[in-house]
Amino acid sequence: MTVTLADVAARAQVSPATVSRVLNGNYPVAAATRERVLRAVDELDYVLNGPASALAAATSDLVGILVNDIADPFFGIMASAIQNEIGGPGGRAGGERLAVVCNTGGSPERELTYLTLLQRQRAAAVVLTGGAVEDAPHVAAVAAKLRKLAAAGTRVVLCGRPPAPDTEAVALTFDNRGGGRELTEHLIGLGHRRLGYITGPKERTTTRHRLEGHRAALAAAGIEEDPRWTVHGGYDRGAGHEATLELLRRDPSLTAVVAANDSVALGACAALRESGLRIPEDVSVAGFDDLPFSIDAVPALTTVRLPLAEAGARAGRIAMGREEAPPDGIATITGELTIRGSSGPPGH
Amino acid sequence: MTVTLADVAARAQVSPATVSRVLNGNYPVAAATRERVLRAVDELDYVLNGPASALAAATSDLVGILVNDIADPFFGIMASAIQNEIGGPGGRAGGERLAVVCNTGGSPERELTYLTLLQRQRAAAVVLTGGAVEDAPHVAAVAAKLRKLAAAGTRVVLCGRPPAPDTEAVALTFDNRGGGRELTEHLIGLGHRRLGYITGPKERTTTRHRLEGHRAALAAAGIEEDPRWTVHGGYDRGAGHEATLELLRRDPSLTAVVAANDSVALGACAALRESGLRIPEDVSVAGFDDLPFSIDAVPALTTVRLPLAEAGARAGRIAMGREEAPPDGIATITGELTIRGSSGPPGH
DNA sequence: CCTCGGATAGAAAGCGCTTGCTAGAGAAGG
DNA sequence: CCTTCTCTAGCAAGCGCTTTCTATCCGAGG
Repeated sequence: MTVTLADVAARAQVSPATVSRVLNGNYPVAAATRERVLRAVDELDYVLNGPASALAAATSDLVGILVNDIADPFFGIMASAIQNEIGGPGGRAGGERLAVVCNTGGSPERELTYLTLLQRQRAAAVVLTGGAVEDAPHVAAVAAKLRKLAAAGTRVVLCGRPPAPDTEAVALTFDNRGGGRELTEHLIGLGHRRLGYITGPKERTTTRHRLEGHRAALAAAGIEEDPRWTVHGGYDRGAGHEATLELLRRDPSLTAVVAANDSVALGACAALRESGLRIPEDVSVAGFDDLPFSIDAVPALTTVRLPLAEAGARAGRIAMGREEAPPDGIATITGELTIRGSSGPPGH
Repeated sequence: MTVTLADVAARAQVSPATVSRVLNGNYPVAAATRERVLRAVDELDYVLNGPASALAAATSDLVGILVNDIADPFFGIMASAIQNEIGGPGGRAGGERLAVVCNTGGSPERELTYLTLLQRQRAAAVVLTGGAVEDAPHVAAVAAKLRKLAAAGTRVVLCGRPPAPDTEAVALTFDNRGGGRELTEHLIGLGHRRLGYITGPKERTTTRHRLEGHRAALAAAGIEEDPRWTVHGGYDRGAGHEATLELLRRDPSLTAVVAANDSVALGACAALRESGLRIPEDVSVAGFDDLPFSIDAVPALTTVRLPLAEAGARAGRIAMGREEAPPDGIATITGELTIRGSSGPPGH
């Protein structure tokens, strides 16, 4: 039926051990023998049995990448960069590793299940991207899993996610708080005093940090925040659209809307326009992330640029052991305030 | 070190065979015994060894999803839908399958390598998404691989990709030609006679089909196409931006620009605006796919809506054998012309 | 009371590959 | 010319799980 190592060995007139060694290239094999084996492999069209190999060697070449939403370019861009460094086919690295992107949909259960699945596959490494859910039991459960994975020799890297305490996981964290603060400071600097804020999904670290940054900026400027100015939403444009309508209903005198991310900001722009408001003359809008489409919005979006691809690449290299982990296993990556047309002085 | 089936068996005072049966649930086990085993599993925190299981059972629960560009929502949306049906954690289906998204970057070699990797892992199913490269040797190589995969029991489904001849692969194809034609007919109907076209990457089926549809519409309307009106590009906004500038340079009298997809269209809009042209008063723009951000463009993009999520879901179900394949293994999925603000009558 | 059949559980033979150890063959050294 | 290495290649023992075949235990039927 299927061709096995033994078949190749028979054809090349060598032992299975030799074939294995030729294929793995980690043991001296005479050139002539190697040649013969390779020819046999080719002639028989042999394909290694991954599971058998993984079982015998007690390692696999699977690398897991967990993302919250695969349809969101925020994750797509990171995943792409990670995968590139992981050394999948054509990637920068040599080995042929299978990078598997797992879509958790932001659900804690799915996240946990995927981690178990990866543990089951004896994954070589796991990269968790994006914000984490803050529910205490879940945080503990994830930490426990990560510890187990690490114990089994799986390298764990967090990319754009806060550190996991009591864990060997390396963390590359985005400075969401700082970015949020800068953004709002910029708006305040333009003269805004009444700013609406649309958050991401509740219970997410990213959501909380960006909001905290926003509030820190307000506090620093001595602006007292009105509770009506904050609306909880999600990370998609629809959420931004609805939330903006709600904000306008609550306080039509707002002169700026800060969104949890660019997609939300886009939805906000749409809602504002539908309401007959001009951007930025009547209301300024700001996003976060600087995804590719943000520059094409009209007006172009003021936002905080996050080096998604760079962070992903670095995470990938660390996961493969090709780059040293940052001191203490934690590195903070800062965003860059990017001012464009969607923000301007209020009320003119 | 790691807990094995045997450990669990010892703890539960049964044979390894019984534990395996409890875990797989495909053989009668007395309730009391099952109970005992489950408790042992829990107490020892046992995690099945995937490779060992796959080796012994000669099957795995891996499902591969090949995409051309994971950072592009076009693929993200499909992948997400597929994964949901595949029955990954939390998905609709029961089993816990590991859906792995592989990013080929549009490269034929990577595509082939990933297929080999999946074959190596004895994947349960493989879904290939998006347009294919048309290079003859590569098409043959892929077909050969797909045949081999099918022979090994792997179900193969193509989603948004033309059928692979001489293959058992089920194909859900998008009617790119028809969509392209409708779109251009719409523009011609508005009165446009000089239409620029920005293609996707060369040698891709999607690129060719959309362009063919466009030309068919021109021909049907008796419009003779000027070679200068076609610029070859890519699928990202940058390509659209550049290509549009080039189109304007070649023939400033164009009254409409048809783009290979929405991202390209967005880039085109930006370029037009920079050139001081209004949309749609001076130049109409049309995209393709109707990605989420297209409705938020200003003006909102006229495009062809492709039911990405639906198609993905269906592909996923077929891959899992939960839905019957279409007759002859081929189904054509049509897009829906979606007219919005970016297209209007020329020259007013 | 004995036999037979249905339900459960166990024994054991692999699944295809890796790798520690051993063996043979020349090359080099004494 | 024999011993001692250095190279290569083979042997064989698993890796941890699944599954066929067999054994055992009971209650039912004769």
